[in-house]
Amino acid sequence: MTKSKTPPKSLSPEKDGDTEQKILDAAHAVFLRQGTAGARMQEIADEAGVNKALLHYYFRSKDRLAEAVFRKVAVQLLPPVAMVLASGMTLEEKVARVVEIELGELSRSPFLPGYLISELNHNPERAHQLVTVVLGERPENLRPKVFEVLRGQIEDAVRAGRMVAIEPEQFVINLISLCIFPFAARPMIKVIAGVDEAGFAVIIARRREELVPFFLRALRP
Amino acid sequence: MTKSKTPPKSLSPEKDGDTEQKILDAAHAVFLRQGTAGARMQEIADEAGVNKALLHYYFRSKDRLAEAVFRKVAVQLLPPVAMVLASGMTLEEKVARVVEIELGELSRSPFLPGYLISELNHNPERAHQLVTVVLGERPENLRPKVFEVLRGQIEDAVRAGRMVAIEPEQFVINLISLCIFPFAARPMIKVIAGVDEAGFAVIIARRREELVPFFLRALRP
DNA sequence: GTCTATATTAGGATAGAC
DNA sequence: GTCTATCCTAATATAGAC
Repeated sequence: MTKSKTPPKSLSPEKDGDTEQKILDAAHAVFLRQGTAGARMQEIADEAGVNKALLHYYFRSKDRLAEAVFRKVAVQLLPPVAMVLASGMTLEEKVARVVEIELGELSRSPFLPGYLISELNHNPERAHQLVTVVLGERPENLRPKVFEVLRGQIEDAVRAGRMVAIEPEQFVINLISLCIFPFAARPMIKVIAGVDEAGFAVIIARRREELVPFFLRALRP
Repeated sequence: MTKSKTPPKSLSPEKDGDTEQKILDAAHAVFLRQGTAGARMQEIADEAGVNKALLHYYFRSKDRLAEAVFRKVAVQLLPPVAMVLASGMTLEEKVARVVEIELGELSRSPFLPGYLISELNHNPERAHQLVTVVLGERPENLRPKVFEVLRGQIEDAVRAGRMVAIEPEQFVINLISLCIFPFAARPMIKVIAGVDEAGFAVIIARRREELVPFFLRALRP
């Protein structure tokens, strides 16, 4: 399905493992650092260790390459969270899992949130791409699922007097805001808190311990 | 101070009010929509209703123009919050004021958070610009102030048994994350929650009521 | 100060040899 | 499949008239 759109593989002298993959990885690195508009095909070629013309051979245009990278990134970030939220775990477990997944993933990919945010802000059409990646080809069927599951769990907890009432949308927005924003705003936070890269890591480590209790306290009645 | 860097004002036929300002406003609009790398000088000229050459006359290069816009944006967004946090208000009042300022400001400038985030992620040098804007020319002197004021207030509240212990940095990060992220991620949220622009406005209106109580609950012991 | 016209480079894309 | 060489448009920037 992703292979079928690339040029026909001939039986010619293939140099090494997979060039297409090397290009995609290089594009991933460069697009995330520079942003899509700021990235240069030449730089991607250099990073991949191949000729510029090859990028076009495999991906036809910068735009298609950007689309491929975006899809890859979206798949990496969102579905894990969506699956947790729609699962049968308790709300407390879900919060803990989401925090764990996000802070872990993003510690390894510092540019990811900033990239995703700029890309979505400047290319409205990417949004539709997103939804199919996260929710499959028929979003209408699956989207309500996540929120309805949450709504049910919240209502039960409220009735049991264990939780204050909250819209499932706000629940999710609050949770992912607290997880993702610090990474998106990392350069700003470093400068405002007056810390370097190591200091930022300390702040995140601290967050790993305290974010879940913080969030759960906010849900108590 | 901002005027002194622009070309010398001659006494020639000045058409209308202030061309420099018109250009800056146009650049503001275009850079925020398109991102700095994606923006085109021609588009800015069109939006300002002047010739492309004039942009260079007033701002010498695209890069300098971008810098001017960035500074303007940073000034608009951060100092109000910094002042509230460093003020003599109670913690509860501060939380309420910050939420009010941010949600109000950002409802009017939807592209602002995304712009700021991409800009900072792709241009590390912008970070230093930020700090001088927010904290003045001698950041070492003022930066601790904000956090020390907060630390004192938090410690008092903790001793009084009114609040759980929390680092002032985490306090601030949590607060601005909850305020800003939903706007930065607006296209994503719209698509995931399955709402249009009006639906998004409803979500924000809801937040305006519930975010402060949510945050304060999280601080209770 | 503002315009028209033009220089100049950068960067995406293709042709064609191997 | 991969390279070299080249094309061509778009985009920043400047010169010079008014």
